[in-house]
Amino acid sequence: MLSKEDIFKKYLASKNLKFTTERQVILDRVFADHKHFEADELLVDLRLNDLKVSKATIYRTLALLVQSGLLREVIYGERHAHYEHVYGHEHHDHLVCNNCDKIIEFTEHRIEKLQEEVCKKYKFKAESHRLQIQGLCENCSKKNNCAVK
Amino acid sequence: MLSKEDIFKKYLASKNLKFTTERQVILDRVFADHKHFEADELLVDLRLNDLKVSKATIYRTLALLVQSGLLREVIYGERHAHYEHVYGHEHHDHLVCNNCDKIIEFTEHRIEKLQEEVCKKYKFKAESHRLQIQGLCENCSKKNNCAVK
DNA sequence: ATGGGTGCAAATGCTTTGCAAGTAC
DNA sequence: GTACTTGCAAAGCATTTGCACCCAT
Repeated sequence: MLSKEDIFKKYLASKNLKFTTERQVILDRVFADHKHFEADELLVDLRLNDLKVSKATIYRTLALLVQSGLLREVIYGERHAHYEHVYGHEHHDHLVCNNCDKIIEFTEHRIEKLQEEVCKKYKFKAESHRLQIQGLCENCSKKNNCAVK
Repeated sequence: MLSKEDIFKKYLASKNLKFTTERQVILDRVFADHKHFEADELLVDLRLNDLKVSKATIYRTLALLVQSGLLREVIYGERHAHYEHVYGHEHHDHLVCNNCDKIIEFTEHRIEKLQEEVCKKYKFKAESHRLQIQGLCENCSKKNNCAVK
């Protein structure tokens, strides 16, 4: 199986784009330990590691990583994007806590099956999907029973 | 059953807010015929009907309508919000065409059931959920078989 | 060498906010 | 009368873009 670096290089080459130091740095950092992150968090993270890449390049590179299929962009009802790994992760969906912003991932194949049925019914050719359930996680719902948030 | 106007008035009263002419106008227009719309479309629509409400008031009122439970805010992967009716509509999910932006609504109770199971498993207290499937609608996938988009 | 890449700062687009004047209750 | 509201214009925020200089191939 191709490494994420190979996949990225291949994608770039196919578009006549170059594998620059900045793109390397971002790729490494993105897959170093983040699971979910925002563009700005990545910027801070790079700074903390003494890596300097401009905000513009971060946005430009994240777009390329999404196009290459290594990342996925998700918007959790806010106005800014979150990114998450596709490479090395089974497709999953999210439970998003409205109180503490915790994100729980889950996989439920039976839901995916039903989605396929729905698509067939509407002759719709699915390319991707996302399911988010908003609410309170276990911890926060306990807290909310006793006191007002 | 309460009318949408009653629901809105009740909500406003509960928060010590007033039922102004502008709020009335927006409420009427929103439920006149739109299903999915964006703040800006509503503004244009009001103008076309010789109703004048400022952009600021539109945003402020839409937020109130969401809080009162009459509308739902959805972000389809873009960075701006779409609104849709909750009042008078069964909960449904969406197929979103990446080519022509057509939105198909569907309801699938078996998916909702499985979502409940997932929540139970994670002791998560769901407040709302949304499922979107992106891809190509029947028409657009036909076109794409013959020609490049 | 050269076409793509980078950082910077300015621009964009949607949404929110401060403020002075108006209005529902 | 007194909060709450409105419209306007300015501010905010995340993201994008124009441009002059830089670098991977």
